[in-house]
Amino acid sequence: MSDKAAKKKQYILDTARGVFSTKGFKDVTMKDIVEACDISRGGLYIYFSSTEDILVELLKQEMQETDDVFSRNLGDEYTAGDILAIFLKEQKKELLSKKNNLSIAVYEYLFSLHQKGSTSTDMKNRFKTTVKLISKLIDAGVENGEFYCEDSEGAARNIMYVLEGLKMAANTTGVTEKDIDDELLYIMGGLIIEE
Amino acid sequence: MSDKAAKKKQYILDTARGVFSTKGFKDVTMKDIVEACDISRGGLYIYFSSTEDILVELLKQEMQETDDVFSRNLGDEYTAGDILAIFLKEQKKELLSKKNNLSIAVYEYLFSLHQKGSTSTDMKNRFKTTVKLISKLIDAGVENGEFYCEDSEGAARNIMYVLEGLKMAANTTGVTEKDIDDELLYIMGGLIIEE
Amino acid sequence: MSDKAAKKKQYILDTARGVFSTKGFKDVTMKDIVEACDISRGGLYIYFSSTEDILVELLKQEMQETDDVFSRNLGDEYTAGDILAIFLKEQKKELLSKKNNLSIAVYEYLFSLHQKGSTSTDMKNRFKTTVKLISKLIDAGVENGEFYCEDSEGAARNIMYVLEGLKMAANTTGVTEKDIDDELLYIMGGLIIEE
Amino acid sequence: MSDKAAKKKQYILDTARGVFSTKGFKDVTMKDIVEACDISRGGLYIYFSSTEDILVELLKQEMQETDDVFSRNLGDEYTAGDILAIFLKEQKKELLSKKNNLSIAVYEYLFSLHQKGSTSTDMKNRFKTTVKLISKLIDAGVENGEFYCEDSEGAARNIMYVLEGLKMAANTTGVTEKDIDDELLYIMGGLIIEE
DNA sequence: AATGAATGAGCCTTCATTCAT
DNA sequence: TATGAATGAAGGCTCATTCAT
Repeated sequence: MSDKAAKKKQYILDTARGVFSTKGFKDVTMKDIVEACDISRGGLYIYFSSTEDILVELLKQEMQETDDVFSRNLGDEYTAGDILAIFLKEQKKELLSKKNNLSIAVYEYLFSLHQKGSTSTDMKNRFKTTVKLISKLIDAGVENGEFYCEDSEGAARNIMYVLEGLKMAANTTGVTEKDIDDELLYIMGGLIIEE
Repeated sequence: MSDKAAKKKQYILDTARGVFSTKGFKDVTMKDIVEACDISRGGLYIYFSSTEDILVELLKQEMQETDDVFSRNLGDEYTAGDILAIFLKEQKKELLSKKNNLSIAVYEYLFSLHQKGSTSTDMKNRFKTTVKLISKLIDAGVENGEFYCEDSEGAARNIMYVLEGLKMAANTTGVTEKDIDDELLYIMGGLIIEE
Repeated sequence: MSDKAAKKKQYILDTARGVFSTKGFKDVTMKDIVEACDISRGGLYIYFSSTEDILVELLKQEMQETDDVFSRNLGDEYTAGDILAIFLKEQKKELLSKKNNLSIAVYEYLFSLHQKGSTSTDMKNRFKTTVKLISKLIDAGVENGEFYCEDSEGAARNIMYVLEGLKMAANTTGVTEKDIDDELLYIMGGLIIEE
Repeated sequence: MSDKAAKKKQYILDTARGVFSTKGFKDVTMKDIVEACDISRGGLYIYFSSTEDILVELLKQEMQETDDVFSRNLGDEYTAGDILAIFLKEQKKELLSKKNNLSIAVYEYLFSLHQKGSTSTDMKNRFKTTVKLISKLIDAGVENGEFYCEDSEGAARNIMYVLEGLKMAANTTGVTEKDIDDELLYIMGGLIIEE
């Protein structure tokens, strides 16, 4: 039965993703989930006790998947530049995706945490970790002559902030593919050696 | 009488700012405003018909004020570098301010607009306008030898995205003064001539 | 000034008639009247203290006018048959009129009186009076050989009930001009001598 | 469970009938129903989403019942005259009943439909159908020598309008049993052969 | 007389959450 | 486990009515 239960839980999560993607976080009610999943009100409470509960679980899975993607590409076959390019391409894809995009829900959720005073250490660490990762990539790139950079950590942080900025724009005023390309080119331009 | 009414309207706006600053946008109810203002339910509806109505009015004022600040400093006494510095300082202040900070409310509001499909042309224009302004500042700086820059518009856009990214971080994971300073220094570093 | 006041009162009544005609009685609020008249809330209360107040006043005027129409035609120049025909024509016109038709409002008002237990003696008398009037007309018609009728009061009452029935139909399911004509012909057919 | 739900729904309908009977349609609020049924606000909304919803359901049942009564008496044992008499007796009973009488509510509801422009085809058809039915009864009566009538459809329509007129009177100025008897006798007098 | 801001009551509707089955 | 009826709190909105000006 626990197997069946796990499947149902996953089914709820998958369905809920669509709801969060459409309505963000704060507008989503347990009723929304119940209706989307076509299960009973009581049935949902067996697995999750609130929309926050559901979103958090969803994010855990999401992060795991992202990490997987990253590590999958960390082999010897790719140069630092390649990996950075893959990473940015991935980000671009996410920026342009409309469906199943949790970003607004995540922001709304993080806002609510921030307002309650509970800093999401998870997210903070995630940011730092990614900065480190990129910074190391840049270092590697400098080593093998792909890049020129005197402050790899600064550059990495800059990339992350720009990506955040783009994400916000994508979810508020909207961005075109060209907007993203221009900006990414601008950042990379600072790294690549021009003679 | 219209004078009195205008004062009351402003009083409501000022009070509502505090509420939005504390609770964001989506969590704010008309009841919240009513209680914060200590007026009757019906009384509030005389002036505003929804929380959106209030926030939008508030933003109009906000923008006006920001514009004023900008234009006030556009004299001959300041160099391009000075003005850019003032601008960034202002941004930094806002990033660090906790009280009466509408940024989360604004984001939540823009999210909701974006989800409804109504792109906020106002905000879009605002972004573009500010990019133009900064870009011109940079051009001026290049002219007078303060800056070195080959793509002033790209640089301006970059500054804006970074500021957006910082704002997001400030409202989710939180940023320290050092975080901001580091980042702003990094950006400016790309402009300032180093020999 | 009392002259001016009377004019304003009449203005309100005339405007309110349109409102009652459109919305009936129960749905009409003081606010509706205020807005239709484009006067202040307080201003309205100087003249009328409730929508019932307004409607009752309106009905008084209405009845007066109807009576006037009736008596105007009661001369020697018309035969009983003529007058009855004029009366029915008037009724028909009212049945078909869409604008400024108070009938629904009146019904709703009478319903509310009836539910409160206060029988509208006015209306009751009006019904009786009209029955008498028609009955006398029929008698006169019998006398001068226009009509044949053994129970003039019964016939008069029958006419009135049928008219009521038509009015109801007109305000619920709707009636066509033919519907009315057919029915009136049917009634009159019972009076007119056929050989 | 659905059985239990059906019972509750019927309980609400039965209770609501009393409320509509007392207050008509427009004055009835969901709160009234909730209190009469002694259930929670939310509980009512499970079964009905508006007072209109409830009244319509109630009318459906009402019509069904009326139809049943009619068809139950359509056997060979009764003559056309008998059936017409039964029908009129039933109408008389309804005209005199004070309790559980939905007529005012129905009128108010039909008014509101009419004002909204949505002609109630149901009611229109009902009227026509009943006219047809009565007309056929009269035809049968003529055939077997009970009645004398040259325009059975006209007579039937006349009966219906008179009944409508009586119903209106009953709900506004009020009618006595004698009023009804007199009028019904008058109508039937036109049909019955007098020698 | 007239205005219109202000109040507060009243109704509507939606949900989170519980609980008997 | 799963269902879905039931509750009650919460917030939205509209008006009748009053009152200072």
